[in-house]
Amino acid sequence: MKVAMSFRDYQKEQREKVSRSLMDSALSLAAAQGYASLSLRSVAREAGIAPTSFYRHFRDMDELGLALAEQAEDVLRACWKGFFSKAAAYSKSPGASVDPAEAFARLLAESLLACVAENPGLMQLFFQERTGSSPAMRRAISRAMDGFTDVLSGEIFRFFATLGTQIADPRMHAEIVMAVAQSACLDLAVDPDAELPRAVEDLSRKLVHVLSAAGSR
Amino acid sequence: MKVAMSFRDYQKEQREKVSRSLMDSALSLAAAQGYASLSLRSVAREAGIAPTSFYRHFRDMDELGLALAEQAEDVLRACWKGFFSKAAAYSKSPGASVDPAEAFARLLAESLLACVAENPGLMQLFFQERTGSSPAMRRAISRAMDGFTDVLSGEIFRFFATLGTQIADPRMHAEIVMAVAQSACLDLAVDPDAELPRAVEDLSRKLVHVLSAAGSR
DNA sequence: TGTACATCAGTGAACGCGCGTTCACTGATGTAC
DNA sequence: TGTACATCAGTGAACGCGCGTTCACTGATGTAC
Repeated sequence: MKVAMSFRDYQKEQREKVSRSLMDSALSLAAAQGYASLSLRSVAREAGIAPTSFYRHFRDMDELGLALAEQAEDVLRACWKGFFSKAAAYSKSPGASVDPAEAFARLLAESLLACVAENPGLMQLFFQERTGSSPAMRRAISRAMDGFTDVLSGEIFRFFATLGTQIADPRMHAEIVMAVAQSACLDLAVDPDAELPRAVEDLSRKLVHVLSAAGSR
Repeated sequence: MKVAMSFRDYQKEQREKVSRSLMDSALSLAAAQGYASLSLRSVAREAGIAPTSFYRHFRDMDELGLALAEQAEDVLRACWKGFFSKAAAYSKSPGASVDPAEAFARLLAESLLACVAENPGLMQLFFQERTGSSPAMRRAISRAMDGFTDVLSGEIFRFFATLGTQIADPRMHAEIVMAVAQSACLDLAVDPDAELPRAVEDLSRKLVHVLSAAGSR
């Protein structure tokens, strides 16, 4: 049974809708003309509110940017989580015919690029602005990336250890993987004609290379 | 003996000086606040000329941007050239005690990062705007990067072939190297506290990993 | 030698525009008594 | 039940500012005759 909302709850809900609409508008404008050249007024216009109403939701554009970075982090975290559980499932009962490094690489490429294909604007923002013009945003994204790299290096170590291979420097492997993956993500996000399966295939092969090197030393 | 210049030659020289000063100003402003948020007026101001004089040198900011991309390409080409000749010298008389892949990787890391340390603004612009907001700039930089990747893959093939190792897919190796190198370049260019020797060491190790994998398969 | 004209980088005034921000206000609802 | 006050997202007018661009002009020099 649906309980009638109080006005305050309704108001809160509406507020959230408008906030999200502002974030979506910023995202779609940023995809077209770049994050750095967004203006408060253009975002408000796109979201269908008066410029002055913007301030009811964010102190300024920088705060909105940080909210977007956070959203990107959440999306990526969910993507990682899916990948990790698939990798764990595989390492418990490895397919006989597939090279472990290959399975790991393919799962990673698929998870990550699927996430990019679903949230191109958000992912482009995340990877692009890691070295972009807003210091606050750079810091936030770098911190997030560091976290992901940590987690990934742990996962790499665990995965290959389970399969009997000790990896000497998983952190370095993780960093290489992140660099290659980031490049693939940006290419996919930026190019409107890029094909997902092709991108997955390409990234997959590269990660196999990086990770088999891991196994073979 | 110095021949007295005609006024026209002198005028041409001055013109070039101002053009270069505009490019330098754009670069230093872009380093501080991002390329996308440059304005014609701020660049002219920084260069010490009236806003209207800008038009004597470039049609608009986009044209200036392309000139900067071209300059970056030239600088990088020179850097590549230095690296290639050192690599060729090594492959003719390899040091007995050093792993060839390691020598190759170290030379590459040193050349590239030295170039970044010397031209941080230019290199940041180049790598950052490959996926930035100006389509014209994106195209120009992507084309240049493709060229570098081609040349690098040829070089990788040749280097290891000379030393008796056939590499099946040098293009893929080159792409991985470029991705990892780009990430290192951006980190170095963006972070004012980064230390060059440390960055060289780190990139070097990663490239060794990528390239030994090359040799070992 | 003088005169008229061409070349060309640089300039200051002026234009209309979009920007971020402030302010006092509205109008719907809740709350205290 | 009525009344006075609080809360809060949204608003329109207004501000001063920096922007890109246009225009007609300057002033130093070269060139033709």
